Amino acid sequence: MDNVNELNEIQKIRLKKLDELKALGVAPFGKKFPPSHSLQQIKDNFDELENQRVKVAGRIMAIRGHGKAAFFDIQDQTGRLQMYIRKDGVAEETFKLYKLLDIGDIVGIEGDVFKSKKGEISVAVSNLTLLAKSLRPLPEKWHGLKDTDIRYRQRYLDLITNPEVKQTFLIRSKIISTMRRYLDERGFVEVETPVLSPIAGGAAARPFITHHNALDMELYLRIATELYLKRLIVGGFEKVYEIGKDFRNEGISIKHNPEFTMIELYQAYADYEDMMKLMEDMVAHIAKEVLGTTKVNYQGVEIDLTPPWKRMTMVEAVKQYTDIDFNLIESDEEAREIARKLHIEDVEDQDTKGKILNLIFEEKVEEHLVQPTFIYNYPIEISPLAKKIEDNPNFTYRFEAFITGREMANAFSELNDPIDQRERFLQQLKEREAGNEEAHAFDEDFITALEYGMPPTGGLGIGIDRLVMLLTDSYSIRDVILFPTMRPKQ
RNA sequence: GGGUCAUUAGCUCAGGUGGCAGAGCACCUGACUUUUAAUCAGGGAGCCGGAGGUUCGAGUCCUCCAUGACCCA
Repeated sequence: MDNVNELNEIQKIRLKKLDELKALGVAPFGKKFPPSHSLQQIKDNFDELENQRVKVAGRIMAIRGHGKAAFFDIQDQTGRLQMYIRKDGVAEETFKLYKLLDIGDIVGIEGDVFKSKKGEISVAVSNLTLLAKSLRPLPEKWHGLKDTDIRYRQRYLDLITNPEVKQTFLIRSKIISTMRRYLDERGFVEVETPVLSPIAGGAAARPFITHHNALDMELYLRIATELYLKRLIVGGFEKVYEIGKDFRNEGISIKHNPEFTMIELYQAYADYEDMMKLMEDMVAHIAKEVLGTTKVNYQGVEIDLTPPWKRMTMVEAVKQYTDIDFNLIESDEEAREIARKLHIEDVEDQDTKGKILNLIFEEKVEEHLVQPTFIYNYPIEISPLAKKIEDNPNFTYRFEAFITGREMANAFSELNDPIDQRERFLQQLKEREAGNEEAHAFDEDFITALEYGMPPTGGLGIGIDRLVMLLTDSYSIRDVILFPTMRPKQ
């Protein structure tokens, strides 16, 4: 509060109340106050607690004054509960203190549990302690806070005011802890790999660049954890996973935030079919643990996560939704011709058959994949880290999982042939030189690791934010990220 | 990056075709000792996102800028 003149009327009044509190000998910002019960516990155990003395704490959310008595609601992490204070039920100073309370203040209360005339479980206040005076007015009680700008920038106000927002983030926490437990129980080891690294590899994306002063070198924020995790498979870890932030220097949309949370996991001696089974089983398990069902409603559509999920190759999927059979297409030229007839926009003259297949898939098929579907066997050109299919070397053992028309996961039988890996990286370098800023970076050190020998490995990456969106029926990724990336005001 | 819409009191929102800035909640004063969106009476609260322009006169029309939301790339 730098300049009193810039404060609005309400703020000035609250500052004045601070002085009045001090005059009463009340500290406006109190000390610790351990509650005996959460507010929900009092509601759940009313029969045992009736007429018992309890200590509760929370933020005042509503006050209904009646002259020499008042009802007011306080809110803690578990919910809200009504308090009742009467002038002749408390010390004189306590009632004076109550008179100086505002909506938003945080209080500790000692009192007896009872049920009001109208049947509301309440606490009759005997002692009242001010724990924190609130110097700014809260958003309105009935409509809550709607302005998205304020909701994202001052998320605490969103959390105080809109209970469903808090619920979403509680579910997010449960999803991640359930995932950890699922993997830990199956022998996976959680590891941490660098966020700052000299090469941003493992995905096709533009990185954020930063600078390390002492080493005087450029570093990149990671765009994936893939190449470090596979080094750990070389090192003898057989089941590893990492849950953490990746950073991609790309646009912001309803599905994209520049920093987002991924899980990547790798299992030695396994392949992508094992990853499909693990994915569908784990997601169904999480839904059941967290929501109690594998049938979830997303934006009005019921999504059935019960395994097994539908499986189609990319070629089959394109054939089903466009009637085009890529098995019958001979040349890159022919593929480009077909794409142009379908009005696919990004077709470039040097695009190969596999790239065209993927473009058509993205534009014509993805949106139809509403129920959980594994699309497998991806073109080699867009899959430089996946093992190629023995009898069909233009394709790789790679799949992506789609739900609600959105990519949820990406997985391969990992490429463990260092000679092939070098060629793939070289191909990516050519693309980069041709102007594709998202082409994979060449990572010599990773190839060195492969040269020591990496067992055949299945790897899987799942976008946690998108999974949380699905399971919390959230329309925008910003609704599942506590503090989404925003441009600073002014 | 392009398009559409939004920005008015602390919050949620009204303000035809340009003519004195509005409501509900919140806040303040008074009444009220079982209310619950408490009620009743009275009151205060505004850089109308910012900067230019048109006009006798702009919250309203025009241009640019800022921030956000959505759609497209």
